Amino acid sequence: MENLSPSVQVFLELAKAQTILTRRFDAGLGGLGLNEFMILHQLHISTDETLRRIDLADNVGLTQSGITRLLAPMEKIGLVKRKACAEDARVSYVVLAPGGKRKYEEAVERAEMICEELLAAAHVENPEPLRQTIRAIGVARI
Amino acid sequence: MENLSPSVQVFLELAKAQTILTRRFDAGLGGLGLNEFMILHQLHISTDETLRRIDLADNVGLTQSGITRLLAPMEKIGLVKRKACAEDARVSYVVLAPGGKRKYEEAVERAEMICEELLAAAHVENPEPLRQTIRAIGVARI
DNA sequence: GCAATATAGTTGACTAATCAACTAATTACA
DNA sequence: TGTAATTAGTTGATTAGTCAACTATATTGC
Repeated sequence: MENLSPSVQVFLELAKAQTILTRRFDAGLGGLGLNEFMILHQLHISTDETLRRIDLADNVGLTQSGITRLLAPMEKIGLVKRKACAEDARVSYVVLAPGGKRKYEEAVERAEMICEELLAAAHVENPEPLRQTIRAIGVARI
Repeated sequence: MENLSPSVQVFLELAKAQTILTRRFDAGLGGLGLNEFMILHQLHISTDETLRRIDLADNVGLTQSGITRLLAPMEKIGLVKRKACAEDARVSYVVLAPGGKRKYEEAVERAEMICEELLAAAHVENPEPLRQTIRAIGVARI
């Protein structure tokens, strides 16, 4: 990759890696897409396993409309439920449903295996510094 | 993100960052998508600015059919051309067209700015170690 | 020299996700 | 208090990209 600054190169590498990883996860998570998994995870770690749609969007990095569209089928097959907000009628909460909890726990096992395997293959012994840097990039909206 | 190993967390952060970055690039590259930019870049750095479709797929991390579909409109608007291969009739080369070269050079400028800005906001002073690690992940197919 | 296998590429059917425009509810402030 | 601005969420139209199945050419091994 000549003629291109390391700054750009790092993002091209990132894009490539992510394209591959998304396919890998989509195929290996037992019928759950990577973004669906992230949604279930965000709900799992939330108090009351409940989140506003906009916070979900924010936490997984998708747009609000992406969230609406992703949640529709998940609601239909019983992974999440919808709950009204008493204080603010604009808000509709997303709640982790029992089916979603089960599916999440299954998927976590598979995800752990996939990730260990990938990091081992890439010879990454300690993922923590990598995580911190990528987190900083994901958080820094411009 | 409790209850989840750092190995999985790093990939979730990666997915989130990439979702955001893709939107940022798609919006800031002057009508060129991030994957289209990557294709032009791969052609730019190749000998004779020519690549087989399958090598392009490999280099940018997409599937062969994804490449076919991405190239179709790029061919139509004159960013790339198609060239037959004399030695192997199965192969059809992709060649960087003059229009693609121009567009690429424009896009590089914008990409440099976006990337510098993002890395600065994330307080990444030296992207090289990050690049190496991510490259390793992108290369390590399993 | 020819059947079996592998490789390059395309296509049909589908899913995921975007943007822009919209509704409806809430908040801010003159 | 009433109007303007903001916020939460959805929808129509569109694009990007997947997988599985297919065609056509090339390679391998008996």
